[in-house]
Amino acid sequence: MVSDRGEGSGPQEHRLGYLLKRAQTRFARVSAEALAPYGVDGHELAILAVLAGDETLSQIEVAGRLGVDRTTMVALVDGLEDHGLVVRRRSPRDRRRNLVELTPAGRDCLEQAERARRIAESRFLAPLDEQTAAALLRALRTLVAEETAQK
Amino acid sequence: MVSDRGEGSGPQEHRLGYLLKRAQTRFARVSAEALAPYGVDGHELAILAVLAGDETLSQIEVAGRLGVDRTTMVALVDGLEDHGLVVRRRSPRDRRRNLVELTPAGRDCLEQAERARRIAESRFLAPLDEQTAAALLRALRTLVAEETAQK
DNA sequence: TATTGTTATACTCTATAACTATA
DNA sequence: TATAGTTATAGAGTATAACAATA
Repeated sequence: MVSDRGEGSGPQEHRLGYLLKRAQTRFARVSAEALAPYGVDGHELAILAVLAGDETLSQIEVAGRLGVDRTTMVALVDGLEDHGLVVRRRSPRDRRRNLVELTPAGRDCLEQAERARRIAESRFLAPLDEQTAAALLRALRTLVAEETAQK
Repeated sequence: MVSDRGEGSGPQEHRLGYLLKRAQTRFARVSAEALAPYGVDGHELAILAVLAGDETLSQIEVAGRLGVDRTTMVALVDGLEDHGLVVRRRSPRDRRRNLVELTPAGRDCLEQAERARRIAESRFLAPLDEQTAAALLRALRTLVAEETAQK
């Protein structure tokens, strides 16, 4: 595991892998705490956000937009449906497809949880000044975009 | 999972959690590929690097410096020992402690793998100009330091 | 034949508890 | 009583293959 330590800065802080892992782990915890009151985690919230768009999407379309595969999608939608945040409906035009739609409760949840997420994010980034935070996000976007570009 | 997608940029690229996860996952893959020829992974290489310092360290001391807990440490040292890169030796002064030391092979491996790691890191950061890459590392260091500061 | 949703399985990581030997 | 090392176990997360229904 990557435990917290009482010691000062470790000797690994020049390693990109170490820094990315730590930052990711820590933000995941902060984010989970912020979203817990709303009964969703980051993955589920991202799904709700995608579903809030104009088009009605099938499971595999949602999966595609989030970079999640369809087998993982099943359990995620199961959870959201169990909590009454989305409903599944067979597409009349292609009966292989499950259309996924937000319920009113899902829309409420999305609004509140999104606000919580934004607050958690700014709080996490608070130790950075505004330009630095923006530069961080821009740099990460560039690196992540590079990934898809190479495919 | 977080699969690669053929599509252009997804709708999630404004989310810090998404960006950190992606960046971390992608760098982990790049790093693993770069280190594979040397028979170590990132964790193991970090241990070798720590052991290259002046003091002779026990398992728990190594674990402390890397932010890994002692139960995880056992298997990591097992692996390194199996590959002949380190040796364990009981501390004569406190027979509870296992001192871990680099073998000559371990020192060789460290040198070569460290070089590969540095190259992989610069290659990963290549899409960023130098200042941006430096700013990214600085920002991550700040955020990660914040974590230990709060403990 | 290919695609969508689904299930099952396996494999990696990590977290926790408990045991031993030493102090 | 506490600490270092170890082992075992359980829980996430994820990757893969295979199946049924549909195209």
